[in-house]
Amino acid sequence: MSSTGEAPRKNRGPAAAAENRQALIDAARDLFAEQGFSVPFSAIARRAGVGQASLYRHFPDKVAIGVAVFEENLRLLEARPVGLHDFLVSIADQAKVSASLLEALVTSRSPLAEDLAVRLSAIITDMIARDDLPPGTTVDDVQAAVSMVAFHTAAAPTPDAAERAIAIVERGLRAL
Amino acid sequence: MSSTGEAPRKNRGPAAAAENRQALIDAARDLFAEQGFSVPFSAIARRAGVGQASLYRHFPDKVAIGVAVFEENLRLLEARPVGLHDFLVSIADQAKVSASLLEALVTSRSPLAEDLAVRLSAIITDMIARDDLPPGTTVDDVQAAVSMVAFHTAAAPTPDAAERAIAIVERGLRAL
Amino acid sequence: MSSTGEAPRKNRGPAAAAENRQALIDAARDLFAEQGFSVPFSAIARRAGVGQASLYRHFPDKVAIGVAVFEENLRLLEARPVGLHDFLVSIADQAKVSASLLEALVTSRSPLAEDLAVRLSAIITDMIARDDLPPGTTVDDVQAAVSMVAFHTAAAPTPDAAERAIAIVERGLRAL
Amino acid sequence: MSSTGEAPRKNRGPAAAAENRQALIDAARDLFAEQGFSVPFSAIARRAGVGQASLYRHFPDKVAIGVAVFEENLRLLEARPVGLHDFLVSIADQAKVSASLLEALVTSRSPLAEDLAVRLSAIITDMIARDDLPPGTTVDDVQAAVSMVAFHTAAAPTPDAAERAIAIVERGLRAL
DNA sequence: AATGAATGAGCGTTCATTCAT
DNA sequence: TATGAATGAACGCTCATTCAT
Repeated sequence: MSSTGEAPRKNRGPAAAAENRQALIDAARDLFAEQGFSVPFSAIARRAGVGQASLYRHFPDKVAIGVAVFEENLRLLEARPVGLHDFLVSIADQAKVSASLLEALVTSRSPLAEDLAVRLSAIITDMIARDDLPPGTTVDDVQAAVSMVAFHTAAAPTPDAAERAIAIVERGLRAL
Repeated sequence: MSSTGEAPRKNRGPAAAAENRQALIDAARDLFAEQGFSVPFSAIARRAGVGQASLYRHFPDKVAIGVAVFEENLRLLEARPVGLHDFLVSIADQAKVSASLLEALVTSRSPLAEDLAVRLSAIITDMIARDDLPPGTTVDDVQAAVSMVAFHTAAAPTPDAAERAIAIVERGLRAL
Repeated sequence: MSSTGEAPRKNRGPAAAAENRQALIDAARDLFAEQGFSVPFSAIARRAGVGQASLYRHFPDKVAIGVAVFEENLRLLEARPVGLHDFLVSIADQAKVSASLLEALVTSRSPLAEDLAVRLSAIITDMIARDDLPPGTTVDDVQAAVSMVAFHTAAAPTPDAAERAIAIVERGLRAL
Repeated sequence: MSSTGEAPRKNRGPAAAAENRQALIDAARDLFAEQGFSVPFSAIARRAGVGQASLYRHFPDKVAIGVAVFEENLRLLEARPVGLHDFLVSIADQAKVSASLLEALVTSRSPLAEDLAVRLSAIITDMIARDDLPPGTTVDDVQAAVSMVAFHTAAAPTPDAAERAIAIVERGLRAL
């Protein structure tokens, strides 16, 4: 009974929990990038190579895992702050993921999501100061710009969509 | 709740065709407004009080009925041209419908959709001229602004989202 | 009211009945040849360019129109009798139609179908005599051979299926 | 009609997988026998007392389950080889199933189906040798005979259809 | 705690059949 | 009598969610 076994995947005990969680988050990010937020929730478990119930144990629904991906992205931003332009470009580069995460954040009512919103505000507040945005520029203004670039670029078919969108909103923010 | 009844819906004959078509378009507009473009196609038939197959006779898919709704909106604009600001406000007022129509327009490759795109371009070209937008402003610029306002407002939870988005993109377009 | 009109198709009165009937039979034969007996019944009306209800007026169901096609084929055979081999070859050439008609004939319980069966028997009886088939060969034997060739050829993917099938059953019938 | 109940069907867990698979194959065989290969795919799940999605998990389409039924039949033949006559009789006894399996085999392009075709060829090659069929008799000849008997018997209404068909093709094969 | 099979509801689509005109 | 639109009942397929192991 304790031979090499041919079991499809062993129950490796609690130790595997963290690994699984990370695999799920990575799979979700990939799938959001490829297919947008409308991927089947169960596809995430498949892609991660993890059982369905484990997915549900870690994340009760798609929004929850979206929030978790968001958290990772935020951590990167906190570690290495960027200016407005670079921020918008990175949003557009990952337009489908960005749009997915915004959907998740807006949809979620969890305290974790609240926390993320606060941390994002802090990042943006900092960015406004460091990047010489006109006085009066609010966090909400920048968030709106981000959302507009993300959703438009995710939906637009042409390759120059991102560039054009960024140009417009950046001018709109700076030309106060 | 007395006698309106839920009779199995009588076949009113071909005379009902035009009525049904209009009922379907109206139902689609309502549902797009309530739930976005992702409403089940069959929900449109249900809401219109029309059989599934009649929906399919009139419109082969969701994109087709999206295009039909678009056409009605476009006709209004052609009849009564408006300036950029009013245009964006009306887009935002019907944000979910607007986003739905943009999705339909972008998704479709039908000649009918092409025709609508051309008509929309004409409207915007005219608007650029009449509304003193900076020389060099392109139709694509305005379309991007429209798309950004529509998608952002459709997704955003707060009531002032539209106003803020319009302010940003309008400034962005005028500040050339 | 009696202008040139643009009505999709005028009600041309009883005179059109015969024409419609023939158009339906021709359409059915074509569709059986292309797609087998499983074509949607309504496709026949479409192909014939005739209203659905007219199809139903002339033929209550698919079996009935199959029988009608059969009748035409039988008339040709009565006008110009052929030998066993040529008969089997023509069955195989039109394998899908042949299989369709056999299905219709077997399924139908109408007196017309009975009549056709009788006429077919007469043709085969005549053929047995003229074609020197072994004494003792029954009409049922020949009918079975026809059915086998038709169904097998209709189902078989390879081009030599018909030839092989004909060789086997013809030998089987003649080698008594 | 007292207590057998129609409980909403409990989830008996993964242990039921093998049972379910077998129940599906059995149900498919029954339904093919009763109604031919054209039974609705979903009817198989209903008959087996299994959810739709479980059917799809085990067999992606009707052809796949046809192949599985075929496999069982083939295994019996491999275990206990029979002569041509007995083979044709058993085909005819299960005419509708046989015709269904032939349709599945012909329709499928899967490697599994190829494998079955090869095994069937081996069985027939062996049979040709053991049963003194004339030299020159090919596997394709015998397969054609099988197909003809199966399809004809499945379609024919009369009880003596099988016997007659077998007599003809057997004579056709032996009288070389 | 992890697995992955089972469930059933729902959506998209097609078809046979009816019915007002 | 011919027309063709309307109807609703299936069928194929997928997905979110649960549960025995």
